[in-house]
Amino acid sequence: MIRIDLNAPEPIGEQIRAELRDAIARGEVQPGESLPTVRQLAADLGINLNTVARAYRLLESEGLVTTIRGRGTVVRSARETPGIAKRSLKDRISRTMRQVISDARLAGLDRSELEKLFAREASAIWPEE
Amino acid sequence: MIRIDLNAPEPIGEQIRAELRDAIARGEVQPGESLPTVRQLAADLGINLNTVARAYRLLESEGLVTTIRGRGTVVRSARETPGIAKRSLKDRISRTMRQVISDARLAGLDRSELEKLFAREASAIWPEE
DNA sequence: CGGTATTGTATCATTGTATGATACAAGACG
DNA sequence: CGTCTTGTATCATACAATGATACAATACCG
Repeated sequence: MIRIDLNAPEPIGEQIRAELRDAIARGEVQPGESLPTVRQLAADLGINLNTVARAYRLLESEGLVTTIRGRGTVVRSARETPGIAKRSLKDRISRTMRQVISDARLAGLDRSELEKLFAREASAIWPEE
Repeated sequence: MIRIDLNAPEPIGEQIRAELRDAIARGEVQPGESLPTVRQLAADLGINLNTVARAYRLLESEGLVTTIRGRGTVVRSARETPGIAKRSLKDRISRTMRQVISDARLAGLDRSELEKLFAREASAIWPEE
């Protein structure tokens, strides 16, 4: 379902969270569908079940999923998830965007390459437009 | 010179590194110019000098600056900094871009808002185009 | 119902990373 | 030289991340 990199500097719990957020935003898992069980995903990734469980709880605290013990973890529908503090969130997004662009520049990408990359990923998120 | 957030989840050392990378990419510090001394920047930010020194060493290992004890830390010129492993770097950039877009979508931004944000930040990095 | 399998949770231990306090070393400069 | 400025090394500490294990709630089946 997702892939993580055990050697990356980012903690694997954060990687799981980010990947699942992304999968949900893309609609790869639809509202109402279940995520894998913590044991299942942990086994797939070769890590501890608690690490997965913690990632699921973070997603729940963001309002993206609902977890019930014994049943599992289910993706919530979009309109059930009210936007949080939009102001600071937008600041955070700006900062991350700024830095990924800097990174790209330093890595030697030119502007048109990056624009293509951006357009491709944006289309994956907003396929209708 | 830069600003950091002591309460953010990202380690302050990483914040310093990211902010300085960004400042260098934007040309806010030109090649040949010095960064603040580790003591100076540490005092400005109210943190330990070692944390700054470690960030400087990371930048040096990326090839962005040159450090000489007793003299200071100087920004290298762009053509002195050969691109590293471009393949995996581009993958990393793609992944980060993908996730910042997902975040934005989940935060309730629409596509045109994000495109404007992207265009604005990209223009700050490639002002000539 | 009652038992058992399935699912998430809580607790505790361990490991590694980030940060800081302090002492050291190399270059600059008079 | 001497000493000031600059980065570096070493060591200690705090905290975060991960994992091992035991627990609790729900589902399911006889």
